[in-house]
Amino acid sequence: MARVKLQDVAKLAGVSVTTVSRVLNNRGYLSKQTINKVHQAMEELNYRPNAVARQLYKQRTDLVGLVFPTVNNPFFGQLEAELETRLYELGYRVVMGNSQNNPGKEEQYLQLLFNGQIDGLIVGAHNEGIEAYHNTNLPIVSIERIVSKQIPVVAADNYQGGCLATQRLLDAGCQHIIHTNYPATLATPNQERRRGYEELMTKYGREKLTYEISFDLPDDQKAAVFDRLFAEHPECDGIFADNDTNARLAINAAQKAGKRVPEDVKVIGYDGASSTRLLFPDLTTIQQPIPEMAQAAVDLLQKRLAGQAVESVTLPVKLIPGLTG
Amino acid sequence: MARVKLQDVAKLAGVSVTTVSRVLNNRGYLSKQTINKVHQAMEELNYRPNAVARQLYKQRTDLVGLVFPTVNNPFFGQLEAELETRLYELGYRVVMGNSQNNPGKEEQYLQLLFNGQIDGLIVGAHNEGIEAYHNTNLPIVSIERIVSKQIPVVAADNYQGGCLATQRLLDAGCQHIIHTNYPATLATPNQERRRGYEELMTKYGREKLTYEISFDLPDDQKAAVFDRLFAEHPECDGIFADNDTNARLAINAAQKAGKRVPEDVKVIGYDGASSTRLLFPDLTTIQQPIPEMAQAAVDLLQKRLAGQAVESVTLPVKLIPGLTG
DNA sequence: TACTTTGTGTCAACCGCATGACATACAAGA
DNA sequence: TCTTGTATGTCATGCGGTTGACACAAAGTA
Repeated sequence: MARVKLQDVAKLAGVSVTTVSRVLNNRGYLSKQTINKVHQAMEELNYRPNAVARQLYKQRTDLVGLVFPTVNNPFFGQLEAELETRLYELGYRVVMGNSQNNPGKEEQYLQLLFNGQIDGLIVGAHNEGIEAYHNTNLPIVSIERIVSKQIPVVAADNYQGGCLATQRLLDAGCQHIIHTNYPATLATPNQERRRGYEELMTKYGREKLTYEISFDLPDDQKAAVFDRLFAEHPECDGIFADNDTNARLAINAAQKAGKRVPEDVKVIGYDGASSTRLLFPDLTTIQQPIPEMAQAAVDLLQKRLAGQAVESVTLPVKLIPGLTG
Repeated sequence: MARVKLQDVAKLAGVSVTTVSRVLNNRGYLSKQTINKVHQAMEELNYRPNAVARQLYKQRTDLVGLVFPTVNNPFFGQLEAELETRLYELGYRVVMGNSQNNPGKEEQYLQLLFNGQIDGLIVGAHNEGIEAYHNTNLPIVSIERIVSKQIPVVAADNYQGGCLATQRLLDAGCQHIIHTNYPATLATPNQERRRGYEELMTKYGREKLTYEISFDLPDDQKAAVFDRLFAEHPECDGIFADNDTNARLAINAAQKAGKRVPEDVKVIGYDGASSTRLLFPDLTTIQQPIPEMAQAAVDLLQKRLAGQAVESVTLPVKLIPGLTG
C-alpha cells in the first residue's frame, strides 16, 4: 500500500494535480464544487500531504530544537514544558535534546540547524568551545548560558538573586555563609549570583567561600561535596545553594552532621520550580520566573527567525520565604 | 548566500555530482584522491547535506515523537529523559509533545506520523477516543496507557504495586485506608493498582474507598480534594496515593487537618522518580522501574519499526520504605 | 461588443539528494 | 589479447508537493 499522493487525489476527484494543490493551499480561483470534490476525494483516500516534501520546497520544517542538560530536573522540566506549550501555539514542534554527560551531543543538535532539519534552537546547555556558535545571525537563543557574543541570552537577574539570598542569611544572623556554584571557569550568568554573594559578604566583613559543584555530577558525588563541606567547616551556619536540589543535599548533609535546620544551619536554594515547590514547600528559595523566561526566549527566537536584531533580556527574581532559611 | 548544495561541491572539486554523492554515501569505486578532493571542497564550502531532501528520498526522518501529559513532572520528566538518551544512541532524535490541557494536541502529534514527519511514536497521554489509533501495525508504543488493542503497552506491575502499598498500610495497623486514582472510566493499567487495593481491602474485611482525581487538574484543585477527603473522613488513617505528588498533597492536607504523619495518618505514594526521591526522600512509595520501562518501550518500538510483531511488557515494582507510611 | 473576472487545465521547473543504467578509460592479470 | 576490476562521467528518474506561466472557456460587466 503505497502512500497516497496528490496525483491519486487528483485522479479520483477528476481534476488536475495543480487544482488539488490549489485547494490545499487555498490559492487562485476555485469553485465550491471542485473544492468539495477534492475534499471528498482526500477523505475517501485518507490523504495526508507529505510534510517532508513540503518542507523541502518551503525550506523550513517548523521544528525548533531545545538543548538543555536534562529534562529530568524540576527547573529544566518546567522550562521545557513552558517552551513547548508556547512554541506549539505558534505552529512549531519541538525537538528535545538532553546534553548532559555527552559533550558531543550539543554539537550534534546544532548540526540539525545547519542540516535544515530544524529552523531554530533554544539552548541552555553548557558545553564550551563549540565553534559553530560563532556565526552571526544564527536563529539561536540561549537561556541562562553565554554561548557566544552573537547569541542573545535570556536570564533571570542572578546578581539580584545572589544579593537577596545572602542578605536574608545575614539578616538572620548567620556568621559563616557558604555558597555553592558552578566552577568559575564556566561562562554563565549564574556567576552573577556568586558576585552578589561575594559583594555582600565583603561589605559585611565576612569571609566568603564558594564550593564549586559541577551540574553534571551524579547526585551521590554532589552529596559527598556537602559532607566534605560540613567536615571542613563545622562553623558553617548558612548555605546559599545555587539550586534547589543542592539545597536539599545540603540539608541532608547538615542533618547527617548533627546539625538542625534552620536552628543551626540555614539553607536557601535557587530556582523555585513548580514541582520543587510542591514536593518541598518548606524550602526557602530564590524563584526564577520560568514562564516569563520561556516567553521571552520564544519572543526572541521569533524575531531572530524573522531576521530582526535582538537584545538579551534579564528578568527579576523573587525570594520565597520558607522554613529552612 | 544561497545554501551550498551538492552541485557546488562537485564544481569546486572538479568532479560530477554523482561522484560527490558516492563519496557521501560510500558507494561504488572511489580513489583516495577524489575522496580527498571532495572532502576538501566540502570543508571549504562548509557543506552540510540537506537532511530534508535526504528524508524525502529515504522516506524516513529518524524522528520519534514522545507524547505525554507534561514533561514538568518527576515521573514523565525522568521517563522522557531516559527515552531520549536511548533513542539518541540509536540515531533517532525526539519530538516532544505535552498534551496536558489540550485535547487536540495528542491527535496533532499523531498526525505527524501520518504526515511522514516522524517515524514512530511513544505515547503516555490519555485522551480518549482517538480514532486514528485503531489502525494495525502503526509504529506506536504506549507506556502505562491503553490506547487501542493493536498498540503494545509497557507498564509496571500495577496490581503488584497496589497490593504492596495496601498490604504495608494494613500491616502497620491502618483501619481506614483511602486510595486515590484516575477516574475509573479511564482505560489505563493504573486501574490495576485500584484492583490490588480493593481486593486486599475486601480480603481483610475493610471498607474500600477511592477518591478520583484527574491527572490534569491544577494542583490547588487536587489539594482541595484532599481537604475534602479529610473533612468527609476524619477517621482516615491511611492513604495510598496514585502518585508521589498526590502523596505530598495528602500529607499537606492531613497536617492542615491537624493530623500527624505518620502517627495519625500513614501515606504511601507511587512512582519513586529520581527527583522525587531527591527532594522528598522520607516518602514511602512504590517505585516504578523507569529506566527499564524506557528501555522496553524503545525495544518494542524498534521491533515495530522493523515490522515485527510485539507483545506488551510488564515490569516489577518495588516498595521503598520511608517515614511517611 | 469588448473587456474583466472566475474557474480549471497543461506544462515545466524546482526544492536537494539518491540511484540505477550505461558508457568510457585505464590498469592488472590470465 | 581478452577479461576483470577500478575509477569516473553522463543522463534520467524519483521522492511528493509547490508554483509560475500560459491557455482557454464561461460568465459577468461596461
